[in-house]
Parts: sequence; C-alpha cells; structure tokens
Amino acid sequence: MTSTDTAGPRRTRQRAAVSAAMGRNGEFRTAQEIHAALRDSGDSIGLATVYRTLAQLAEAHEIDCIRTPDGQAAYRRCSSGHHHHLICRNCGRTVEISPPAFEAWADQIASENGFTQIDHELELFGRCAACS
Amino acid sequence: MTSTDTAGPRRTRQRAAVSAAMGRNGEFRTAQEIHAALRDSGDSIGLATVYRTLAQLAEAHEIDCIRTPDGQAAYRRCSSGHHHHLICRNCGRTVEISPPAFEAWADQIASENGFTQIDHELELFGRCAACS
DNA sequence: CTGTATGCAAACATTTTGCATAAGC
DNA sequence: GCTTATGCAAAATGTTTGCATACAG
Repeated sequence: MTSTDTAGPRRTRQRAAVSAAMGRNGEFRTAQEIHAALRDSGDSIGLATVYRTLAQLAEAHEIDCIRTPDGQAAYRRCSSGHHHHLICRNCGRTVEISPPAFEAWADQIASENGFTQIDHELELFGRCAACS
Repeated sequence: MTSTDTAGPRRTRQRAAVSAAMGRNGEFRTAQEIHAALRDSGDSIGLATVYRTLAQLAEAHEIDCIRTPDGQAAYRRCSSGHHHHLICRNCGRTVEISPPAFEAWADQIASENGFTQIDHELELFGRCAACS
C-alpha cells in the first residue's frame, strides 16, 4: 500500500461486464450462464475471471449466492428489496414473490425461541405451468 | 418383471446401514459424512453405493435433499414431520421448527403462479438467547 | 440360478489455483 | 513502474457411471 488504503478493486472491463450482466433484474444466474452470455455478447472473458469476480462481489455483499438443486452456484443482485423466488425445476423460469406474512411469522418463531437478528433463506422450487 | 412388479429394492447390508445412519434425528448429513461415519463404524461400504442409495432413498421420498452453501448435497430423513431449522449464527445451536401455516402458504403462492410439485428450502439464522 | 446391488476406478462437471502476461493506477 | 487482474490450463472437489463380481430372492 502506497499511502491511504482506499484501494478498492481495480476498474476493469471484465469486472464491469460481470456486474452489468448481473444488473438486469433479480434473476438467478449461474457462473457458467454468465460466462456464456458475456461470450455471446462479444465480451471476451475467462471463466476463471467470472468465478473470481462473482466471489468478490458476493464477499462485498453486492450480490447474493444460493445453490441450485443441481449443485451449481447461482447469483443474483441483492440490492434493497428483500424478496424470494419461485423457481421452475425444469425450465428455470423464475417468479419473484414477496411474502406478506412470512417475514412476520419468521420473526415471531424467532422470538418465541429467544432468537434475535433473524435472517432467513427461502426458495421455492416447483414445475411451472408451461412445463407441466 | 416376472409376475407382479412388487419387486422393491433388495434388502442388503449396505442399504440398511445407510438407512440406519440417516435414522438418528433430522439433522442434515452429506454423502461423504455418511460414508465416513459408516466406515468408522466398521461397516465397509463403497462411496458410490452411498451415493446411489441416497439417491434412491430420495427418489422414494424417504429422505430429503438440500445443498449446503458449500455445494455438497446434504440429506435428512423426511419421515413424517417436515420441519425446518432455526440456527444460531454464533454458537450453532439449532432449534427445529414446525411451520403451522407455512406449508399451506407456500402451496398457495405456488398455485397462484401455476406452479406444481413444490419443494421448498427454508432456514432461519439468528442469534440465540445465550449469545445475545 | 437369475438378476440386481456392490465396489472399484475411470469419467464427469463444476469450481479453484498457479503462473506468465496484460493492464490499471 | 509497481501491483493487481486476467487468461489459460492443470488441479482439486464432489458426484456419476461402466463393468466385473458377489449376493439377494
């Protein structure tokens, strides 16, 4: 470090591309999907760089990471709104759901057990109408 | 098939061992953990057999399968009660919770969106009374 | 005895890492 | 110019599969 450690990550074309690819909406996308999408868009980028960048973004809490039933890591932007997803096991179609009573229920269960600072992880997997 | 297809899986020592290893409580265990545990218990069993047996038990809905944040598959017995966990972020203490209305809510959300065959993943993380 | 389950090892898929090169600051 | 990020390919990890053998029915 030269002077102040206000270093921060370097601004590279690849990092911007990955961040932009995540930027669209709150859909989940696997590292491989992002890599393929960027390659298709003409952005040449290495697979390892995608993984590294996603890991860094996740560490910085800029994006969220879950696991698909398949075992792959999937990422989404976790900007502000806290919502969950209903994911089609077959085609991957995703619907955002905003639980009306769920958050309250979680808090209640928690305080009944003396827990505080509750965070929760909830995903629904199923088969969408088009795939039935 | 010879006559009636009441075949069912064969009763082998290994299958019994895996099923027994899952039998304790409703905790999640990875395939590798189960394999190691069985080996330690003196039960000689192949890793592939553990994976195959777990996959079959899951297919038969005898056990449930989720993914750890680590990316490994974890299984638990889903005999009757479908419950979730409230986990202390600090000390790891775990409380089993049985959602009264949650399952119904999940099903409703799903059918509102045309989804069927719903499976869900829900974990609550917080800080328990002893750690506050 | 017939056929399924097992065990081993090789195949596979996904993610991580080492190292030389290119690029940011 | 010094240092970090990238790219490639090899390694590591977790899981699946092919095939010969052992065992359940």
